[in-house]
Amino acid sequence: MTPDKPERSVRSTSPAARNTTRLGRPRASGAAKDENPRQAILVAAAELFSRTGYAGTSTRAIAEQVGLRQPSMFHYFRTKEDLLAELLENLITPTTELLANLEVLDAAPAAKLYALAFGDVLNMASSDTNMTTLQFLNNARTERFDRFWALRTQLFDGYAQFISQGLKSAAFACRDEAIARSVVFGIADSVALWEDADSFEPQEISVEVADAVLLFLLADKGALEAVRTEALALIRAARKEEDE
Amino acid sequence: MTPDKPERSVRSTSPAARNTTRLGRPRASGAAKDENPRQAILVAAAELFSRTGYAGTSTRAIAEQVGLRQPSMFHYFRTKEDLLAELLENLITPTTELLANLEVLDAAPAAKLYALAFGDVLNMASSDTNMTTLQFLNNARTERFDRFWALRTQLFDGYAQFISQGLKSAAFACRDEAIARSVVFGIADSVALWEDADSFEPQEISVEVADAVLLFLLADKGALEAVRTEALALIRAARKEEDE
DNA sequence: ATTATCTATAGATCTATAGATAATGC
DNA sequence: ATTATCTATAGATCTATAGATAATGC
Repeated sequence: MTPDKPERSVRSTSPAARNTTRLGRPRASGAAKDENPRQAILVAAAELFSRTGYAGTSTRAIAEQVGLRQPSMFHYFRTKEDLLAELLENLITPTTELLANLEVLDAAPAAKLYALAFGDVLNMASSDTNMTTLQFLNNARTERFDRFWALRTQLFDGYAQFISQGLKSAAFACRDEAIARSVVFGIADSVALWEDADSFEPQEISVEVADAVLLFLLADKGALEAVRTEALALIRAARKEEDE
Repeated sequence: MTPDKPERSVRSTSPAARNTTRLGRPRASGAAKDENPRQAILVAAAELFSRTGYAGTSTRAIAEQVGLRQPSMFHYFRTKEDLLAELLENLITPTTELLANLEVLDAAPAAKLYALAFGDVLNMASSDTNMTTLQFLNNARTERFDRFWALRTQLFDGYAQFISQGLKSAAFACRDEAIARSVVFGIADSVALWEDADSFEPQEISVEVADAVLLFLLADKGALEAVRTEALALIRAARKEEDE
């Protein structure tokens, strides 16, 4: 079985087999690649990593999914590890930006926490790959991942800060703050474990999960609706902040 | 660098190098193995899989962790895939057994749901490895995993059943039952995403997470304490059921 | 000169099988 | 005869580099 070669007319072994329509550039005709091979590689890698795992995905599989030969991938990424690191950073960045915008807004901690959880979940649920669980691999512990882990810590600290403020103002109540932090962070990320996330609207999922976070913490559970309304307004405000 | 050979005196290349103290059996002196190599292999594999991923863990790494040479592992497991399948089944089985016991007990659905979530979390939090996220790999989609997936479906259906009963009796309230099911299942499994689970007592984690599940669903949030008390009694009853 | 691709390949794995060896239990 | 281990190895990968080739842009 001969491999499915992208055409590269000049080097073709049989000159008779040459394609008469000479292409301007020796570019493979991969479906997903189009104008930006680098981006296409990221997309393909995200999908393959999340389905088959990091070590279980070969650079060959990634390259060929975008219509390139295996070594050509290394023109865009120095190593396979670089690919994973960049994907993890891309996944978390929108949420850390949301956090930064929320921090400077003037609002109740409960609303800020709701907004953060909502945005976090929305970001994950809107992606059609599921990279979240890959961050726990030992593969993601080398120096190349320092930047990612710094972002991740920032995010955790953001959750912790809003929780702490809510406890101080007595809007929240819990038995043990340290555990509550992990419960909240865990619930927010739990969409990563859904097998049927595509069956629902990302917006709907985000509301439900953010509701769950707040119901866990609110001293007065009846305040949920008001908090949610305030939070969704905050999200819009944070988006505006971003545009400037 | 010569490999760290377990002694196997007779086949030793240099007879002069022979150990004078002949061992009764040609058994390697691996630390973890002791009396039950099969069990030791399972433990080692669970730890390595959860740290480095399935494809990222070699059969050599597993075998040598228990003091065996790589091919000796295949005396106990026909394939590497068999190892993963058995680990996943072992992880989920105690929880499906709890479910079966809860189903026949006479109690409020809220208490049964609490008990199920509590036991589920306790089971995961008590294990010192984290296999939960591995089930989502494509590796775990072959026929060998049918039994595991049947158990997993059983468990999801158990959660669904208790939720449905609670809604019928108006103990629970939610906007959309299908989403609520996934939220609940996700929260229960979310301990798999904790990076600092060892910092807390498994019992404490389980209470907090089961609380979060019930706070999400209860129509009257004030009923939580009573539900928790009833649930912990149920767990004891279910354990008794099991002993018979 | 730079960018994007390819073929070829070095060198390092990795899983599983074959077949030898030794101890144990009948 | 069965069980548990080993060494050796086949055959299939896998990542990354080297070096050729062609188009583009100065």
